Amino acid sequence: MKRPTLEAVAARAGVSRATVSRVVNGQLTVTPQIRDAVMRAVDELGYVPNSAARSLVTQRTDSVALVVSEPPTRVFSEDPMFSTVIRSASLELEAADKQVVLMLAGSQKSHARIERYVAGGHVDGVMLISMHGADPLPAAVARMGVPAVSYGRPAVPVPLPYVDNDNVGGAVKAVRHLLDRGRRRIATIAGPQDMIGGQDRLAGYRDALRDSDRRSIVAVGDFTRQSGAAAMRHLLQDDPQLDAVFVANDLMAIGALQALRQAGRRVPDDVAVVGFDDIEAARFTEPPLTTIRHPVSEQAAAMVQLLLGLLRGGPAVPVVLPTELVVRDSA
Amino acid sequence: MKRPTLEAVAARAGVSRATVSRVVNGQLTVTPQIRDAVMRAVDELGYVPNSAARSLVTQRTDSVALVVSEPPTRVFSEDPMFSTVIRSASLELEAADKQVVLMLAGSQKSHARIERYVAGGHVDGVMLISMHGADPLPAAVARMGVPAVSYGRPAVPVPLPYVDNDNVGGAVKAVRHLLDRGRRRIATIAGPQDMIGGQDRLAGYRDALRDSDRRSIVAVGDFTRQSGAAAMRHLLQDDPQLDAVFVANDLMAIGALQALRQAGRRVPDDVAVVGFDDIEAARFTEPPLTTIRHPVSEQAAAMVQLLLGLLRGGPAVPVVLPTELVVRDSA
DNA sequence: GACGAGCGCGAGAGCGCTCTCACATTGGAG
DNA sequence: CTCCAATGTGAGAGCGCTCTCGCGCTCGTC
Repeated sequence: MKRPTLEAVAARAGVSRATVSRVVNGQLTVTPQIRDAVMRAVDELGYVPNSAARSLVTQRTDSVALVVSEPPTRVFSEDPMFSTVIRSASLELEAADKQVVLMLAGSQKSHARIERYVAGGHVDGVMLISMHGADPLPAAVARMGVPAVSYGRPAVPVPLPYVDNDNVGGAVKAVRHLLDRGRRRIATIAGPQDMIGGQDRLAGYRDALRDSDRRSIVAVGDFTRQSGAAAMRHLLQDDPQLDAVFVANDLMAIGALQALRQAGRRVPDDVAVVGFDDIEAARFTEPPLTTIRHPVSEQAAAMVQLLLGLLRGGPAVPVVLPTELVVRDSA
Repeated sequence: MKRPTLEAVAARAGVSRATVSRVVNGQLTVTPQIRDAVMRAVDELGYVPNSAARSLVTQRTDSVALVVSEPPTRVFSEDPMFSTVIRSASLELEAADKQVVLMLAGSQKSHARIERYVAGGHVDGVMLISMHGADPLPAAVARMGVPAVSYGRPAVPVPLPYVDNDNVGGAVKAVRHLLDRGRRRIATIAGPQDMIGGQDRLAGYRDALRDSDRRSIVAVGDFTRQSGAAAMRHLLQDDPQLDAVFVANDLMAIGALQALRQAGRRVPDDVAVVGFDDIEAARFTEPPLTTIRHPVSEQAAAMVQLLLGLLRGGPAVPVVLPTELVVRDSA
């Protein structure tokens, strides 16, 4: 009932351990004839290399950690984006024959655990998903000297290459669209300012308005639907004249749509709404939501490629992916 | 720049490797004084055990595979349940100091990969999430003789312990509720019959109706909202008199609600609707959805405990968790 | 035909750890 | 005071693999 070892395969094929090792690892300095004999022995015995033994000597583990840092609000992990990122990253890593070790970073305790684990050299690299400014993990990971990348630009400056979408550019696109449609009083519902998406999308809104001579009208939410509805009510109270609102994510935009309906405003006739993210639900709102799409899968895949590059000794250059305006009926 | 080894710690503490090993592994046959000295050396050097070396000799890896089998329809992985299960299982395993290796089973290729990986003894146990009847993976995993458990009862009989919720009982509860409210013509929108949830919930519906003398009216969907709406339209066409419908999941129930509204039926006045799952959106439908709640997190945690039990040589007994009727406005 | 280059293969060391076993050392009993 | 158990520690083997090194063989060259 024991698993066969290199030794057993070698004995069966009538060669040395070293030769079997060469064949198994695909070196081409082996005579085809011997190679075949070894392959046959491998098949017959059902030999599978012992990864522990292998990584003991190679100092590689062929596995990477996918660290998901859970923000206090839990927005992210309840987000469908969460599964998309994980799935896309997994598929991409699978193609590169890397194992994915999933680690959730919630509590203080789990932080210590992750640091120990990574510092212990149990993984070749780290992918960090953290959208929260106060998160100490990006800095910690960067400090450890292990190849690491971040999904999304870290909210505080940290020497960690990242793959992000162009939040600023996307917000600019959204606001420009509203300006092009002749909207005059364009408000925004911003995201939490301790998350990079929140910061950058607000910055984009401000940039776009600065070019025109409109004044900015800002309410802040926390990326949940409820907060979007609340923010919309505030905005309507502050400036009943507003005729457009750029909302920093679709979930809040859906809340805003609700609030507008309750306030008796027609969308887009009275108030135009543009969201951000293009989540699935954006297609089914009433009216369907105009929004900024960013490629979540591609971003995850790009993150993996960035890490794989690092592992091969490549450069640590951030990647920023473009966004796209999706025009539906709400603006 | 090299990581310290046991040897180094031993040298610094002035003891043997064996003693350091004892301390690190928490054996209590070490004199407190020596123990302290070792601990100090460990701290000073920042020693972290090399897991490859350790599992090479212990034949354990302290990690388990979480295999997510992606059904063709992709319903599951887009489901928020997906993240909930993963999160809950991860947290529970973290508490037991086990590593989580995430594996997606989509293509044929990935199946082979997973089998190789698991058979290769790279993990101590396997957790399988597969809701799809035609999936060969549960059988394959069961055959390998590695400790393994399934989230949800495998759709075909397979010698694999599982943790499931009481789908049949939940459906019975739903239908009984409709009966109690005096509904006379109770239809159902069933889920796909190659998924266990689809089968069992339909069985529960039939069971409950058999006790009364109502006839059953069945349409089948595929757990997506669109299919729910389509099925509802069919049902209304087949039997315009129906006054209630039990829908096998909330997503389809939401679709059904839409279809009913478009058909000019009032909910619950004309037609009562009960869903299944209690997803978050069920609270925000118009009207809020009466549904069957099952504890997803608890189920995932129970699955982990079941596996941990197996790893300790415990018994392989399936667990079935109770469901709960959540009454809102739709029925 | 002699010689050196080059290529394929095997021997053996060693990765960092655990664990068995034998060896002190101590304390209590006779 | 001797002896034996009990207890704590160290020496050393070995987990399964990779990789360096050197040896023997073949082939081309002069």
